[in-house]
Amino acid sequence: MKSLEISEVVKRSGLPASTLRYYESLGLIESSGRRGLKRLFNPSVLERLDIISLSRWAGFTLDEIGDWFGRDGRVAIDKAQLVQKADEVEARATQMRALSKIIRHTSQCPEENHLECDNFRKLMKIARRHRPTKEATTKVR
Amino acid sequence: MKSLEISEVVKRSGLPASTLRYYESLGLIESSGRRGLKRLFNPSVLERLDIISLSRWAGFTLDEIGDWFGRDGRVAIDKAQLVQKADEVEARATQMRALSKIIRHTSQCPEENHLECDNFRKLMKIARRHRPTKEATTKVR
DNA sequence: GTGCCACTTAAAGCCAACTTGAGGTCAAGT
DNA sequence: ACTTGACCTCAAGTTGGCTTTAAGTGGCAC
Repeated sequence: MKSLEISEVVKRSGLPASTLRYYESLGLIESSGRRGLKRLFNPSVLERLDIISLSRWAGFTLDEIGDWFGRDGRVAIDKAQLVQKADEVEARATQMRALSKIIRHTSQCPEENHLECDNFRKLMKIARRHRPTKEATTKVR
Repeated sequence: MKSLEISEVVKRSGLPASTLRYYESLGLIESSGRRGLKRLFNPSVLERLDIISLSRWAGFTLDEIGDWFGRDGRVAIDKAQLVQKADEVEARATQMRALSKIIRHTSQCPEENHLECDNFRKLMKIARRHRPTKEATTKVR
């Protein structure tokens, strides 16, 4: 299995080298060795970076994501915990769709003040029902 | 229209007073006056806070949200911009659902290493297709 | 062997979105 | 008149997720 230099991983993953080093420092990825000082990466790192990016995008913290990866390079996370996460993400997706509807409606509503539009209020109510009660959510960028 | 003290707004909105003051400092909400030093709020602030919380949750920045509210207390945002936002949010919802599926699958896949599971790879591919190309996303909490 | 240049490190800096803390104010109850 | 306690302001601190910077290193082409 060919090793990749960091520049190659940068090119293929789209992530800057600083981020890769940062992720490594957190234990989210690992380099397979060094040539001189230079890190070498196993190509499988690319798949892992995909999972990380996607999960970050969905609102998981690096901390949470880190928990998923065992020492041996396998995805190791408790089944029940995974199912719960899946539910969480799905609920979030549902709410996003509600918001999208609210926004789309807002763009077309003739009512001059949207707060006075019944349809708008109704959508808000639906969205509110799906709102996290406490502080379930995380950060994304 | 009865004015609300900040404690009342805290109770009804679920947001801490510090956040309300912070939002006011950013111009996202406004107090209708003072009794002594104490801020008084128009009850309509609650609806606005709902919109703000929901939008924050969906990934909009306070900056973006701030743009939606005109000086006169009405929601004033460009139609085309709104439609675009709705599309963005919807795309995000779609992707979230894909991720949810990936996670759920991961929880059930017999494959010991998920990276080697075809189904998993397939889902990843779908999710990747919906990934933002550049840096479209924001922060949430 | 000498220079180049892609890499390295550690530490500091940055941004959004708040929160915390210190010290001050005021209306209301006793 | 005085205490209480809910509110106030302003500045500084916090967190997550990086990026930037300064100074160093080492493989490779010449």
